[in-house]
Amino acid sequence: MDNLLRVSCGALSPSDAGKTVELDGWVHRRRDHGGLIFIDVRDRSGITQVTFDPSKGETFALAETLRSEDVVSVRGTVRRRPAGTENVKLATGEVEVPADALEILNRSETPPFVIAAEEEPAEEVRLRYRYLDLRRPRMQRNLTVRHQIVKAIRDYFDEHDFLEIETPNLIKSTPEGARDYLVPSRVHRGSFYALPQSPQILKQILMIGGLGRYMQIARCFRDEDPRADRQPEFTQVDVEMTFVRQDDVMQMMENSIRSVWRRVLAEEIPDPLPRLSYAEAMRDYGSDKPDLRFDLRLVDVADVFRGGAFSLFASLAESDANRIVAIRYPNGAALSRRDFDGLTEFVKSIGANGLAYLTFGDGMKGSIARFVDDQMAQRLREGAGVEGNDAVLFIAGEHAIATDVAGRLRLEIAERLGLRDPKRFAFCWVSGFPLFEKDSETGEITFSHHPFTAPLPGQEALFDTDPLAITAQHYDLVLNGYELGSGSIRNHQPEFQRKVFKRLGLTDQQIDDRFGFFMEALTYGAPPHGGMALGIDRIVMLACGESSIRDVIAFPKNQMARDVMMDAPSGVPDQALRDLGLTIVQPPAAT
RNA sequence: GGCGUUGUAGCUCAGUUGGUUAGAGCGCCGCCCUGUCACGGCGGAGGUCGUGGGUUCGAGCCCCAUCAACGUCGCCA
Repeated sequence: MDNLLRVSCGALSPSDAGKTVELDGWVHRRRDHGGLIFIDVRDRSGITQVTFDPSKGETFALAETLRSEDVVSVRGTVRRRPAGTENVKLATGEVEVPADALEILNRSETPPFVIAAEEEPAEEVRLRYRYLDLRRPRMQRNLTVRHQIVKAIRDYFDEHDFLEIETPNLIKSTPEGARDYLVPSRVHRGSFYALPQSPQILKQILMIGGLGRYMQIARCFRDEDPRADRQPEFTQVDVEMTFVRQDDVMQMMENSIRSVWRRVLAEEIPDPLPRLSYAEAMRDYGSDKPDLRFDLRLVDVADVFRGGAFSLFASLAESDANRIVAIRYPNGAALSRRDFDGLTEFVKSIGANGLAYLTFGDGMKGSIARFVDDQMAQRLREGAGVEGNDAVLFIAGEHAIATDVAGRLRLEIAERLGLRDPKRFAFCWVSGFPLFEKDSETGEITFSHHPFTAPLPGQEALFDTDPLAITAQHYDLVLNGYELGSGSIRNHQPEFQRKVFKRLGLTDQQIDDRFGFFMEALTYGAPPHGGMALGIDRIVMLACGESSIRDVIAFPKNQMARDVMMDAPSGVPDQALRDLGLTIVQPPAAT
């Protein structure tokens, strides 16, 4: 008893032989040979094999009753496994613990799926029994990586003189943008708190409060439909700094990510990270969050078709409002007619009118080959960088649509060619976004990202003449085609901030109702400031090679924003509604 | 709200042109087994084929509706 050690299941090695230990964990697998029973005992650290011998009468009898996921405490003296019975596949495979005593701490029902199995249960089942899903090595690893990343982020910012400051979750609704989650007030019947979509205004006020460098691992809430990379509540590393320029913030954030990759993944990322302008990103990749793990750039070829025999493209080429884009499909000459039909269907489903293509294998073929003479063919080959047996796909149409479709087609090609390797990481910055954009429905001017973003210095004059031409001091960090987050230099002068709000169509009255406290704060010596927020869930997802952020969140919501384990949201007792002064109005029956 | 994919045993899936009693692997239960590690052997239980309607002599399969999960568009200051 003197040398009894409580040990982790993944920690034992031959050097522990001779130690008497207590091993606590779950029954991972059981191999009952009748006269000898092997139990793999599992905890977060790993697995250790425990053996039960019939000579230990009562203990052996008890071991015969063990089943998957029973919780056990085993006592025994670690020993090397007999020669020839080591398991090289197991970290602890050179040793085992012959049990002297067994205590069954708890029994388990037969689990709905096998924790030890290779095959993955449907997500529906995993989320329903999340506590069992969390026992699987993959989830344990993902949550471990998540912890390490968050810790690396905190360490980095701590080392750079940032203060982590908590901001409240019960705050004032600031209309515009995503839908707020609202929390009814009992004390103030009929009034509501909003949960923060981000701590944006609060962190700016911290800067006005003179805190200098702020960071927070902040929970954010947006009442919008979830996606594989979006949850109604999510976590971001939120950062704000005073007396900084755009490059200062970008450098700080870039280095924080560099530090995370170094500390957690032991990987060096490029220094500096590539930087693209918004215009370049749209032109070359058809996206403001380009996946740079592969090249396959979009190439403008309107010039080649202008005045040519292919009348559809020739006429589109006459106007700058249109775009004709070529994308190389490496070795695409080997594709079948059916493959091209599939690609055509794909681009049609996302808004294109059709897909033209040429193949350059053994002579030139393809849907528009008869309209393309030798000289055009040569220009297309050179423009698109064709080599060997490539195909070239063409998307043509209204500029924004053609760009968007071509950008997605680029991703589709890469997907088919296996170029989107989850083990590779291609970061880039995208900046130079327009400050405003036109709302596609109302035609009115709205902000591209948020109304606190400052324009580039010297562009204030465009405010009244050509607001859509103003460039924002805004920057996005992109990884593998995902937006990790965005930041900007903020407006710190109250007059200018008011001007922006008015440009967006708000009256003085509306500005004061919604942002009065903030506008007032700006008048008391607000320093120049800027910052950024990065989505932790997406960072962890990509670092783990996962394709859904649900796999790196312990208790995620499903696509209907439900927690299927606890069955939330759910109704509340009538008394609770009465306390809050709320009445539920049933929606009219559909007709 | 639109589009797409999926829905068959506890889990993962197969199920041909519409045709007898719907199958497999894993898991589960029982018996046997002293060196396995995805232990092995023998036997067994387990199904409203998501739900409702229709076509048909006959539907897991065809048609209509509907529900759910996932993906995506809308949406995401």
